[in-house]
Amino acid sequence: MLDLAILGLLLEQEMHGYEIRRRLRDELGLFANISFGSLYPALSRLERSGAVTVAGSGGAVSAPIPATGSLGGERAGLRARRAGSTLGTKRSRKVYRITDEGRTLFEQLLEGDEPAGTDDARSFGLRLAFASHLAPSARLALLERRRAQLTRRLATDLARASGERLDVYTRSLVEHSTEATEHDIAWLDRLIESERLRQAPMRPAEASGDLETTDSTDLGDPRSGGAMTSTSPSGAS
Amino acid sequence: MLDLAILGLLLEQEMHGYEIRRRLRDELGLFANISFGSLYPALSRLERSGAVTVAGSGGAVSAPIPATGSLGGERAGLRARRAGSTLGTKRSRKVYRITDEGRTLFEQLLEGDEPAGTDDARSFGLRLAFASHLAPSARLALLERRRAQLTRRLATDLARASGERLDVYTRSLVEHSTEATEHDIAWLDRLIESERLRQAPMRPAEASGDLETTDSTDLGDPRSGGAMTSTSPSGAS
DNA sequence: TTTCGATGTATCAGGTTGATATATCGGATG
DNA sequence: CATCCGATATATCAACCTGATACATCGAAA
Repeated sequence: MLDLAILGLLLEQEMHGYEIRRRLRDELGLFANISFGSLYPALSRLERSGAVTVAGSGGAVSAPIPATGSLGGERAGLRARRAGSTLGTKRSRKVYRITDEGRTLFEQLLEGDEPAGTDDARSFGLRLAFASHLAPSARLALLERRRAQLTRRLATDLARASGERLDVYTRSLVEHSTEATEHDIAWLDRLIESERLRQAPMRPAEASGDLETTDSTDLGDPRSGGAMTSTSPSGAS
Repeated sequence: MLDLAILGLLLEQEMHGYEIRRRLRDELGLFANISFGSLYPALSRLERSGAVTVAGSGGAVSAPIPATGSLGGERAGLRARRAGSTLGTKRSRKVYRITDEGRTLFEQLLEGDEPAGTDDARSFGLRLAFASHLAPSARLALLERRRAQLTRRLATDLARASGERLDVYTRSLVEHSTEATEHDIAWLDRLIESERLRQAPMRPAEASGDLETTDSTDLGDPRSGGAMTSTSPSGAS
């Protein structure tokens, strides 16, 4: 899940870990604050699997590989690296670059079925953020998959809401959650419609009444927006 | 986090693990589908710490303690347990009951600062679901803490939204997220207002038009809110 | 009768999180 | 000029959660 986000960012330009985190926070907004304990292991994983390569460090020559291992329980291994030499400009920062293999992986992850273990909303939001890398049909499929998902959720939420004997606060929570889901669905409907228009080859204006032809770079509704929100557990939030 | 949910349910009546899961799903709605790999360890934890006790098993006598250990890396240890003997009536189900200690813990968890590591929305939703166990003032504090949180989020989200150069899809995502946050804040405002009314000693009916006492199960102001700002990553979910 | 799905407890590998350790750089303050 | 502090930067850890899977029993359909 995180891998997709990392690869997506590296697609644009090479970066070091810290910056990836910053971009994820400031641009994507997803992963409010991805933790380093998650980010660095992910980068190691990707490097090991050949999806990314380290393209030079800011100055230090980065040891060939610190030999991560050490399973057994030793504690050692963290002094060195002081090797004061080419401390060029910045600091020891490892700049990552995506490989062709990585590009392939990115596409698989982007299109592939949710690999499970995913958060649902988070996973969808991430994919949507990179939707411009998808073929139009895949993009539409993504939106519709999500819509179906939310519709299912709405059904169970409504069922729960009618179940009597609910605490006042619990009821408010459930109702708010339901509303949020409805709001999300409406948003998706707008996105889907705008996708459809974009894909329609702009037929010969046959249909008279049908207006709005489109154009729509931004679909109409000035208020569009909407959050993916959650609905899910929270509601709140 | 999960501990709070479990204790909250056991407060009402004793239950076995499977049922706790069911109630969490069907009633609370939070934790859409809490995993067993999360639930059972949590129950063990709570039992070990004395917050709950096992109040009889459906039939089997439950082994004294399987000795979880084995740190080191060995792989073994998973055959046994076949020991066919006292397979009583029903099935081996462990019914949990909350203790006085557990009740104390519940209150601490419910009121305590978010212990970190929490999901934010999920954590708030859970607390709200058990809000009737809080003193009115603590309830209000919970709502206001959450509101402040969302307001902060809205601020950063708006900042991101104005940052130019955003992909069409990313922008839609951010906008939707912003709206969802605003919606959440408006909801909280309604809850807060209704809480305040409930707490107001119902002054001498001074205000003429004001009626009803209460009830208010569902409050009024359609557009209250105020919100502006923020947005964070989605709602999450 | 056998098969299948619901009930039930339990464990595991893998991934995430917040906290923390280490290290360097640039600026503010005294 | 020294020193403190915050931002930049990489890395690890314990604790926890998730989905998958294993094991086991029961009731009902086929």
